[in-house]
Amino acid sequence: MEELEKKYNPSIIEKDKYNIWKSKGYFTAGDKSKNTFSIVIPPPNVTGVLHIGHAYDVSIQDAIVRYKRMMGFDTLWLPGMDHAAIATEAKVVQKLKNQGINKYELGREKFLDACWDWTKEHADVIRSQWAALGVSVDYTRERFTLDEGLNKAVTKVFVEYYNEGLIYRGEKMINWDPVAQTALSNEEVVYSEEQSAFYHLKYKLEDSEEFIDVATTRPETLFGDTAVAVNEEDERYKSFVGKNVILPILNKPIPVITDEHADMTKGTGAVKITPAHDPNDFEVGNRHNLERIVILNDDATLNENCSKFAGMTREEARVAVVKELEDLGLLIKTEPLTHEVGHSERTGAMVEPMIKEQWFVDMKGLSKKLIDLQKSDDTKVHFVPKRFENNLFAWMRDCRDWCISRQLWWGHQIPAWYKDDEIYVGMDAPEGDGWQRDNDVLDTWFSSALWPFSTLGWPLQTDDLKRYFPTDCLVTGYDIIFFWVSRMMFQSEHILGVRPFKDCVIHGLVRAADGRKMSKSLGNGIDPFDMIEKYGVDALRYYLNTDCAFGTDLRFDETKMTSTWNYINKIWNASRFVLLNIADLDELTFDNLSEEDKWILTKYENIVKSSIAHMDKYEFNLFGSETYEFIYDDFCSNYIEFSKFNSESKTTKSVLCYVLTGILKMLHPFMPFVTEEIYQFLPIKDAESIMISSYPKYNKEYVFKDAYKVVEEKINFIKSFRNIKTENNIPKDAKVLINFDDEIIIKMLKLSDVITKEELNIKSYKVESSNYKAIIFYEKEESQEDIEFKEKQINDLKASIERREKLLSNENYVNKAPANIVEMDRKKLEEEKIKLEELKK
RNA sequence: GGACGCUUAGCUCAGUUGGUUAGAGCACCUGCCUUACAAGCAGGGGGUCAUAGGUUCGAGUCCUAUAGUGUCCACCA
Repeated sequence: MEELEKKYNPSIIEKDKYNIWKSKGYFTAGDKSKNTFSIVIPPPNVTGVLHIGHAYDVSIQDAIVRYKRMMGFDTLWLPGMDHAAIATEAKVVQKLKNQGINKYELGREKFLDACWDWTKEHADVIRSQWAALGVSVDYTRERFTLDEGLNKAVTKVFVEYYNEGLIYRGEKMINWDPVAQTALSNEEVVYSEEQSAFYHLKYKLEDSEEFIDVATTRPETLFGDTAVAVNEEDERYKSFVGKNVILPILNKPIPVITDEHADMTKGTGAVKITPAHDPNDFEVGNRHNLERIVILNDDATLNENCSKFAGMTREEARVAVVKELEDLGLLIKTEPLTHEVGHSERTGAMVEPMIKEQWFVDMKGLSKKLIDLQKSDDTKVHFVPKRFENNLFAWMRDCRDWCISRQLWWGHQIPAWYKDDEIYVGMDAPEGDGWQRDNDVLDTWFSSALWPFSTLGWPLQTDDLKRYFPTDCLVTGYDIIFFWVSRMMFQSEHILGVRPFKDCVIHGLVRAADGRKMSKSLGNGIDPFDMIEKYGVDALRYYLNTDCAFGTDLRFDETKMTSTWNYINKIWNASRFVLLNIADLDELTFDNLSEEDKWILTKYENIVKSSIAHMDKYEFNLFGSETYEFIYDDFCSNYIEFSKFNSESKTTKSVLCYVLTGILKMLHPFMPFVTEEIYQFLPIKDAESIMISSYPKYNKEYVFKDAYKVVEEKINFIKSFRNIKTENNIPKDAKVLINFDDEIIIKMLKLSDVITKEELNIKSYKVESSNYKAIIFYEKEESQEDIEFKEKQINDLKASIERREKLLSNENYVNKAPANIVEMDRKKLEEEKIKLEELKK
């Protein structure tokens, strides 16, 4: 017989298994005799390679999926990738730029070719990384957000929404990315703190030397000012209201108006109004019918409305304008200021509020429906942990209309055509000449919002759609609840009338060891594939899945990779021992079970039961700690040791085989490779691969409460005995007198010496439980340390006895606490009293 | 400004509906090469569970307040 290697060597055992599983079709769903379980992968962007966050995300899903498959479900895990409109386009633009090629010179068609090349290259890398991670996705159903089918879905949704009035085109103030030169949604803007300044400018009253001190952080936008606003209540400026002030540099009169936006407590209470370049000012401008003067080009340089500053970048212009104002004596003072500045999530460019004509989704009705559906168990998405539902609610309650058009090329082109003043929106181009298609594409999240059903074939009523939708679960990080989860929810609920998934498992971020976010610039990132190379993918997966409860951030700690490797090595070696001993086992038999057999079976069945409960509730960390304790302490440290004294028994061999098989199966969702490797060596197995074997079932027949208690006592006795020996530095060969003939205890403690009566008058140490008693004979001088230790023990015991006596004399406690708890306290008290007497001797 | 977390052993974290003397891994101390495993085995030390109140027979767990810390959202002339 082939044997397992002496040491667990992940790089050898991980080889080939994935390809075998895949080629055997284990990943492919479709067994109609079973109930379904379906889950779609959060499609990774084709912008790059997978990082530790992806590894975390897919490890969780693979554990769920493998578990469900073993539980007998027709399990579909649908894979795919996201074209990631702006993210990919930014990367391709950069790549071309490095080659000296400009996107606009290249032209749309050739640029898209470059994007497709990029996509194919990265998709291959991602697939090979999935393989390394062992994810059991159904490749026969793999999708890409720009697939023809998904394209149809996107177009259909757009057209339907348009016809329902849920999508509209309008001129509004949006976030503009001047590098990518596209509109962004609010969610694509990230804020970061920046050092800046608060500039106090003199806006002089017309024909007067009086002035208003206007404080601004953006002096360069003054060319677009069309008013100065003050609060109606503000005494300081009452005399100015209705008059004009002179806009510096341009020397143009603009009115002083009153508006609620001007806050008397902020700045100087007077605020310059630039309706074309500030969201609040835009509102003010609307209220007062102010002119909107656009002063920026699309690349955020100043335009012809800015006199001699035209052509400068924002940053250059700020310096130059301030200098000019200073020269003109119109700069009162400059105060340093740190404030939050919005940047484009993908290009990093400082976002510029601009008025542009864009497409929007009207969010009011959609968000209301989502909130309503969350009220009932049957229609809601169950968040795990629950608290993330609140985040979603908060966002949905006051979310603004969603800007979905992007001035990009890589993506789903908007199905709108224009001719003169006419707009046509439809699945195909309109008849007739002269129609010009909208050049813009959709926000990448518009297509990923349809992912749970577009991937299953919608709008066609495919078998897959009927069978696997709504999906059962979605796993993702809390950072994209707003981007994605919420949008999948309202899209699915509006279009198909149902939630897209029943459960939504939210995990946290993988942080660096120092607790900070992993980032390239900090150089504190961890490459999951480095970890796999060093410790094996099973160790990585197990660590990520069981380290912490979902929803909290995980601080990556490489020492935990080591300890996980140690754990797997332990399982490996225990398996090796079992396999060597059960090689000749041809069938399982449970005749004449010993107390120890009954004990481990009882423990095992309870673990099976509780593992199922934890897995069903996504409590992987609890699953991890319970199985760890069982495998390490109960199975390895105790049962395997016991079995060594009984190695010829077919029953014991059967128990070893039965329990080991169950252990492998329970761990398989987390450690697919090593469990498969060992499973293949089992003399008796129920499937050709552990992947398609069935998860252990709780078997009440093997629960033996009495035998369990007996063996627990033995183990505790053994432990106490060892403790006494070590604490007192008693040599191995000290003589021991015992009142029992339990073979297991005698062998575990190696108690073979005979005591003669003459020796009985030397110093002794007593170890005692209700059924077992041992007296260890060993003469030794009591050191100061020994005496102190004994004193401490006595004091601890006294305190504990006192506490319990007080408790038990409390009538309220005795009457109200559950009987078993009270009983246990009584028993403990008795034991403690006996022990105290012993110690006092 | 609003919301949501977190604070438990030296470090990283568990701790389910309130119920034994609060657990694990790593680190630390002592003793062992006991033929599955020295990346191991056996044993041990280490915590007034952030603070202050409250509810309860009983609180790490529930409630209130405070402090520290983190994240998200909004605002930021």
